[in-house]
Amino acid sequence: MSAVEVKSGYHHGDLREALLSSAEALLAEEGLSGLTLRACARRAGVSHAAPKHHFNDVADLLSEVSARGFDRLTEALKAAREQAGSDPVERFVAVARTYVLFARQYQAQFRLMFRWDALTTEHNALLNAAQRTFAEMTNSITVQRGEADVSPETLQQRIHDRGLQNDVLIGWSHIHGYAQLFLEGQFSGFAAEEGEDAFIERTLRESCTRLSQLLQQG
Amino acid sequence: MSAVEVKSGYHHGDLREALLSSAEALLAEEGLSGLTLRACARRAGVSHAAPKHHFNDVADLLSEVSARGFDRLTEALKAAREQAGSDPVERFVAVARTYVLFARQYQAQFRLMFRWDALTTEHNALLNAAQRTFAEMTNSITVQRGEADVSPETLQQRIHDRGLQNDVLIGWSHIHGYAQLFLEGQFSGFAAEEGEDAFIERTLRESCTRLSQLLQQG
DNA sequence: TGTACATCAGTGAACGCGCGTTCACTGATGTAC
DNA sequence: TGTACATCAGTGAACGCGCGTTCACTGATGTAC
Repeated sequence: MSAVEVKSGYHHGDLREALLSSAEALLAEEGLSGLTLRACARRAGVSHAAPKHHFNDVADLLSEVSARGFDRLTEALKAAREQAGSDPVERFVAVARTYVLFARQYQAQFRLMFRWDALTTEHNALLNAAQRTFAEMTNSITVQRGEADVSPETLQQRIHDRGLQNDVLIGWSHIHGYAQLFLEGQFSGFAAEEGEDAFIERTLRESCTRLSQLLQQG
Repeated sequence: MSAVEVKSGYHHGDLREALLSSAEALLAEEGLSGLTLRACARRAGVSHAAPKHHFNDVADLLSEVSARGFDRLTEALKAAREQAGSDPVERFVAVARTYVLFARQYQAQFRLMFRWDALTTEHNALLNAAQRTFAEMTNSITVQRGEADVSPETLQQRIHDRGLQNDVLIGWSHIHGYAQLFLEGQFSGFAAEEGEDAFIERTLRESCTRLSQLLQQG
């Protein structure tokens, strides 16, 4: 069994992978309620009993999809942080923008990622992926002026430092709350005048700049 | 037909009301996926076709339940604001605490209130209720030191003032993001040591105090 | 005060739907000899 | 190099379930006269 698609006709080659892709596509097109095991099987072109060989139940599949969402978000945040340079304000703005745009682009998946009632709570891949996202956020938020990338050990220390905990909490709450409220249309009244993109860019820059100063004060 | 329960045996008296109560109870006990028209009917002790006389579909019922959630939240926020006195910091802390505790107490209903994909987006009662909550938040966040309650006209002006928009956005995002992240267990690592209640009280007081100063700087 | 009638909320049986699950099966693949 | 065999991913028919919807009905209530 190689990474290349095998498609022997009977055996699929990498059905697990194909089911996960189907699940992500379904999530984007139909939302969470459209994501069933049968629908995934249909979309992957396989009989509806086949997924049982790869996933215990729908929560198991959802958890895997959610984990992939966290991984994709982590990658995007990391890229944004690295591209933003060493200025804390720019980093914070870049991270916030990336987070919000991710939430908008992958709406249903983003919602799913924070719906632990729909997921298998002991799912290891999911827990680890979520933790990596959290570490990346912590890294970006607690970065000091002029400081380069931070070692995992330093990051661990920072996560357990109460003063920094509060900074992380403020930073993440702001970004996540903004993303969530935007996603659910609570800002649509404001955003209508100038267009969504401009609204996001302006308000995130303003709010993150002010917050970043607050966080730098320690 | 009076407000008193009539229960004639055949006709219910106020089935609409009973169905809404059942829906709220089901939401609390079973979560969103347990809330079906049939389940509501069962719980209200009525045949499963009866709800059709009161609600078009399940989204209609959910919207009504959501609207009630917003109304309850608005009431709680108002009470907290009034009790907190005129100090902006105390007001902000009180409002944040109330919001977060509401989210925790009525978890499923709170989640539903911000899931517009599950609701009827043109539902008037819902839109109005959400708007009242938003106005109440705006009132609490934009209040100036020593300022008493604000007239609806002043509030309208403030909602359309861009500088204050940004304040509202920062304040609400923080509170909502905190509530959401807390609800989905993202802070559970932090909260474990000292207990949930103490964690909430400490972190909200710290973060809201700092944010409130930021907002007062205008 | 009594009778006839219209209204309409609630009934209960029936329908079709998509779901997850089970299970005997099929057939491609890898391994032992 | 070839043959026998074990493995197990995928098949397809069948099952039961709860859901929303329809529809002819029932019976309580209010109104006209």
